[in-house]
Amino acid sequence: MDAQIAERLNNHLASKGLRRTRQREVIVDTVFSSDEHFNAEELLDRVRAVDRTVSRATVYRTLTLMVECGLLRHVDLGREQTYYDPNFLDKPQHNHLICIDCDRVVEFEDEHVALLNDCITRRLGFRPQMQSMRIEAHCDELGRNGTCRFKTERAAR
Amino acid sequence: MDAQIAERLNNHLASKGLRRTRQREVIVDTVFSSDEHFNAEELLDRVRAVDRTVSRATVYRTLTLMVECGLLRHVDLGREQTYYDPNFLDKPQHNHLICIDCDRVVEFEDEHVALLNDCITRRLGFRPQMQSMRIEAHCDELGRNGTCRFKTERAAR
DNA sequence: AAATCATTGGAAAACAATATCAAACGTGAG
DNA sequence: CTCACGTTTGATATTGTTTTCCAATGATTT
Repeated sequence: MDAQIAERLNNHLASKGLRRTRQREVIVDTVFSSDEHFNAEELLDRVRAVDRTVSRATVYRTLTLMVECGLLRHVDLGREQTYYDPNFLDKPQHNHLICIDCDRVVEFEDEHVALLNDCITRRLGFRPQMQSMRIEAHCDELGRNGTCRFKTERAAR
Repeated sequence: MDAQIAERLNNHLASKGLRRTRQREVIVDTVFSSDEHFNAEELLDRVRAVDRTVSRATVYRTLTLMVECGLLRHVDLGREQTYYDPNFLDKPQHNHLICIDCDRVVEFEDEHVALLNDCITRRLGFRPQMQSMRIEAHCDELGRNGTCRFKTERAAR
């Protein structure tokens, strides 16, 4: 487990009087073994491939902990389940474009989004914290193949 | 029912070979009797205050129809149920700021958001369709009163 | 070793949303 | 008007996600 991740996790557990356990370590390691977005059930499958005894409840509980301590973020992909984004630690902020035609998710960086966010937030009398911009757009390649469905891409800058 | 709304609904029903029914009219009227965001269960309550025989299934089915024909939009308020926004027909595009402290939702208009959206979308090689910017921010008036919870405000321009 | 408290897995519950289906309804043809 | 047909409905069952419950287990402190 990456040192920065371990530290953040440890701090959070300590501050709440919680313990480091084998299950929590397996789950955190599994989360960061990929940078794809995922939902709880997908993660459960991945975790169980490593340790089949880990329960569904523990996965859900650990996800909550990870969001609390900033190791994960919810990401709005316009689907009904809750999706998580493990791919933002130590990286510039990114946002997501979702293709209406093929469901691809493209991560993109654009510094103007954050600037605009701060400007609008202050104008409305609030203190900036976080923004997310979700773009829905067409690639006009309807059903071009089955494999891009739900796949994430990262845009070159 | 507003003429523009009726026309759009009729066109959609006709194009799918569907019928205008008492239930669908009650539901559509109820949706537009307020400009608040709502979820399906809240709408069901409001509809049943008018006509207690309307079923949950019909409400869900009619919401789907209304989204299909552009009378409603999903809105991402960061809650787990699906929320709908009835407040965008014939109006400039707006986006939402959600207060982390008191859960208020502030609708705001800003023309730069749409410009930025188009610019980013084209840069990534997609054809623009729709964008939503969700801002989460602090009002620093934690729990200042119970009444602002989940209430929507509209920002002056 | 005992007391205390966190943690776990599994089952059950809660919840939103969808699917199923027989009965009721509306429409157009005759 | 009546019939035949397809649509619509409400009720219920079902699905799928997420949360809660609980007794058993495990870790830590004294």
